Amino acid sequence: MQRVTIKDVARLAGVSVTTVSRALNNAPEIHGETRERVLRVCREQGYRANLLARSLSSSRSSLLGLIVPDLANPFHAALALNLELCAQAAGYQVMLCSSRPEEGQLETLFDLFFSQRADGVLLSSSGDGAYDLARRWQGDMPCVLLGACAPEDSPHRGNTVSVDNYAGGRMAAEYLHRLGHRDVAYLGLREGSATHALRYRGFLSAAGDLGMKVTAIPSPYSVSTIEGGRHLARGFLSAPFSQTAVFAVSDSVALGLIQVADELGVPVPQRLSVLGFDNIEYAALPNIRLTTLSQNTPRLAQSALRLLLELIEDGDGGGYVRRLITPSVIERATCRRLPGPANT
Amino acid sequence: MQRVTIKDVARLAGVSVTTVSRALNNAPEIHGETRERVLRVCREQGYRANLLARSLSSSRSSLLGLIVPDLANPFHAALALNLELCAQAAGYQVMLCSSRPEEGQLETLFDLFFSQRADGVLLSSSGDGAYDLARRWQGDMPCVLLGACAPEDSPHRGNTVSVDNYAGGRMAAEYLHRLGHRDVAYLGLREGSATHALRYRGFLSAAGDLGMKVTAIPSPYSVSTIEGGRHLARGFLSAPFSQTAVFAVSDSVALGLIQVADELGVPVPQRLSVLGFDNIEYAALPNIRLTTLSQNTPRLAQSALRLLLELIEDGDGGGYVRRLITPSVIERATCRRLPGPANT
DNA sequence: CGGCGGTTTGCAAACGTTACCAAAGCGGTC
DNA sequence: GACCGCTTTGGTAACGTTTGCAAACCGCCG
Repeated sequence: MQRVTIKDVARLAGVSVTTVSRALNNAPEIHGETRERVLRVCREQGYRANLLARSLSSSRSSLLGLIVPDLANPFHAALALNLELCAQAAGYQVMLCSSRPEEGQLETLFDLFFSQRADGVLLSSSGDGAYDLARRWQGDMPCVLLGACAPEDSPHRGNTVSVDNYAGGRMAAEYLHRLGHRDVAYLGLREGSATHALRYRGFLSAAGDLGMKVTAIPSPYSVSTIEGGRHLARGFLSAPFSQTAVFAVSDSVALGLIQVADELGVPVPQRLSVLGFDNIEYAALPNIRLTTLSQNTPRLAQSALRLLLELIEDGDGGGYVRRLITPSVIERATCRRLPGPANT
Repeated sequence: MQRVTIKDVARLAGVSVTTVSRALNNAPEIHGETRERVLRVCREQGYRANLLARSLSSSRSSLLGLIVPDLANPFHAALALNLELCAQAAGYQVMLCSSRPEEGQLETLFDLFFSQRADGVLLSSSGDGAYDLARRWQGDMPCVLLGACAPEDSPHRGNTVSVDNYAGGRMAAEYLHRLGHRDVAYLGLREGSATHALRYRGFLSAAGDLGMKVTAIPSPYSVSTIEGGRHLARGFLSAPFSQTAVFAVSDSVALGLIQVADELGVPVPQRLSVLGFDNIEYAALPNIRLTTLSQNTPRLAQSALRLLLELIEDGDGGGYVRRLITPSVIERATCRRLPGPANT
């Protein structure tokens, strides 16, 4: 398994290693003929540059680290895919790892990426812990947080690209109000996550403005799995309730809710309208058709990547950047217009 | 962004770089005290070894390449997750990339992994193209194919771990026969994939032995998305049909079929039993409860990883290894026992 | 005190690139 | 024919590790 190196090529082409290197990186200061000859030898010998050596020498790896909390979650899978596409287009390769629930795994991954001299790291997570981590490593590698929001009372403002959760919350309330709903529930309130806090505050604020009644239902369960949503829904639906609509913090929760509603004989949307958040692929399926707020994954990915590349190439500009992507309501079949006075 | 290197540590600890290296790789030939001192300095200075340099020098990277065709596919996502877990337990890190539909992407990824001097590559794919590729690279990096089967007429036998598709096909036929079905369809026959060919042949063989009538429905669509399954199902269900059961090549196809059946008013399983293959997470959901054959992802992952590590550590033993994992029938709600003579 | 194993250390050469700087080649001008 | 500027090439020192080999140290025996 002896591999052909740049030296072999140089010898066979009758030039110096420097010249080979130049031919490979198509530097301007090389004679056309020489380049051709060198490249031909490369092809003949099946030469592949050793990225390890290249990175070590040039101190840039063209590698980006990407950490997602859970590969099985379709929203994150879609995000990863989009990021991979954008990165590749920009000449970077993505190392994808999932942080999974294990404590300390996030730290391990940062460590790994750093040791590998990744040019930058994208961290997708909704937890606040990610924030501290990103700050700690910020000085060593450019980091962009995806989808996370700074806790408002944090002194730290990290480079962040996320959906505008506050606006999303408001939009949800406004949408339900427009359909005539006046008594609604917010399903899956989470402690310790600024992302969710913002979403909730936006919802509450708009609902208040519009004179709607809001019941918040906190979740002790995971809010990113259908199973968690089912648990939550069982609690909510098994007692009598007055609400005509539910805003769920995620599509997963919404899907769980719909399933339980189905089992308990609560017709959706006739008795209860359901509005989700994320617009995961499964939400569009013909026998689900969940009305939801779309995060617009491609835009999110593109924006995050662009920011990261700026940081890498232009250096840390000192301040921090935060980009918000406005979500949009995707109307499908799980929200119903209530009869009554015309609502614009 | 000046990083602390092994030299800095050596200087600060008053020893040579060799000694630091030994302390870090806890070599046996080092004095306990010295090691402590060195490690303390490392901690104080926040030293992180440069994996690039380490790999370059030691010519092993502890990196494994993993290629999956599609991250959005839950089966592959689950597989990736399991592999990541196993690999990490064995001290390897996984670089996950999706080959996506693009032509040439597979080649690009192999190239990338090679350039990065990955210690080995895991390739998950059901297409035959993967086979040639694995063969071409086999000499340069240990490769294990996951889930793919050699085309039977290929002279090449690559290192492979896959579900026993032939046995799976047989089990499917036997299971349906046991429930009393005698007139069945095989939905989603694929050209150019040995995996699917084997599955089909197994099904056909057992069905033949048991005297069942089989109608094969070839698929011009993708067989790994629900959407593809829907297209296929529409073709099948819109004309009158005599079959009482369908064996779908994948859960995705089965899910698509069930949806269309629902839309067209064909009750499942009363009028039509549906049997899937893969046991993806969504198949278990309470309002789906798809009866299916399980690929047993964790076993698959573990087995593949063990094989790859053997190849890496003990070298290519000359011959090729093929491991088959027997699938198992997961009984849920979409297959019905037909009334009639008792069938064992 | 010389010598002898065994443990612990250090020197220096890899590993395969890139990058800086000097030098060679080559027309053309004065 | 010396000199100049431009293009093209090569030599060599990095980059941050590991590794083989030689040297230093240490306690002990004869």
